[in-house]
Amino acid sequence: MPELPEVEVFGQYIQATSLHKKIVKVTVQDERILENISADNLAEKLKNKSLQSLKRYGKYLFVRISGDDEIYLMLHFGMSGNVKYFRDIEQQPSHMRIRLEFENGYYLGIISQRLLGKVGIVDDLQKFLEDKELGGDALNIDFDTFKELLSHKRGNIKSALMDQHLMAGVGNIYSDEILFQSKIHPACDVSSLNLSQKKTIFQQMKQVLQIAIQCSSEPDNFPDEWLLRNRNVDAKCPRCGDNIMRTKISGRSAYFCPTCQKQ
DNA sequence: GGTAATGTTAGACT
DNA sequence: TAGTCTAACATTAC
Repeated sequence: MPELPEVEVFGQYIQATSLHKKIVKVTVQDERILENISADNLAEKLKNKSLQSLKRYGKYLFVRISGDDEIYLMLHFGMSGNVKYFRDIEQQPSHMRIRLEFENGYYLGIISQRLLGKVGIVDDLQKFLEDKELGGDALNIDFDTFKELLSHKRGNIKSALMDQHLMAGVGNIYSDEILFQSKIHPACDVSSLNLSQKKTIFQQMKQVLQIAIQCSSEPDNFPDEWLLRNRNVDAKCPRCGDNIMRTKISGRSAYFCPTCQKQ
C-alpha cells in the first residue's frame, strides 16, 4: 500500500488515535526493521514520552516525540507496512513488528509483513533527508522544478516518476494511474516528451495523489474512471473498454491501456 | 509449487 | 565520473 497517499492516511490515523498519550512500554518483536538503532535504545527514547505531531515527506512519516530535544520517530513502510491502534492484545495484528503501549491500555502496532519497512529515531530531520538524497515532496514540487528535473533525466517516464531522488512519494501503483490519466505510455522516453505532455503529467500527478488521499487511499473509493479500481490483467480500460495490459518496466509491473496510452 | 507483490539500494553496467 | 539498470532483500498470498 504505502506510497505518498497511504503514508498521508497513516499519518492521519496516528494523529486521530495515538497523540498525547504517555508511552509506558515499547516491544520490538523483530529487530530487522530497525534502522541505525537497537531495540533497547528505541525503547529508551520513547518510554515515558508521547507522540506530539506528524510530518510526512514523500513515503516517510516523522512523528515528533515529546521533550525538549526535537527528535522524531521515523517510519517507512516498505512494500507492505501499516499501523494499527488496538486494545485487545489477543487480537493484535499479524506481522506486527513493533508495539507501543500507551498509558490508557491501548497499543499502536507497526506492521511490516515483508520486513522491508524501516523504523528509527531521527534527531536532525534536515540531515536525514539530505542523507537519503530525496527530491522534493511530490505534492509540494512546482512545475518549473518538475520540468527542470525531467530535462536532465534519461530513460522511461514511469521510472522517472518513481525516482525518489527526483521527487519523493510516487511509487509503482500511482505512477501507473498518473500515466493512465495523462494518456502516456509508461515506457515512453522522458526526452521525447513535449512541454504540454510534461504539464499534463505534472497536473495529473498532483490530482491523482490528492484525490487518493481524499479517498483515504481505499481503491473502492477511487473514481470509476481510474485504472487503480481494477489494476489487473483481466481488467478493461474504464475509458475505452480495451484490455488492460501488463508489462515490465525497470523490473516492476506496469499496467496500462494500449489504446489510450500509445507509445 | 511457481509467481508476484505498493520499496530501497548496493553493485554492475554504460 | 555519473547516470541507469538489475538483483537482492524477506515474507506471504494466490
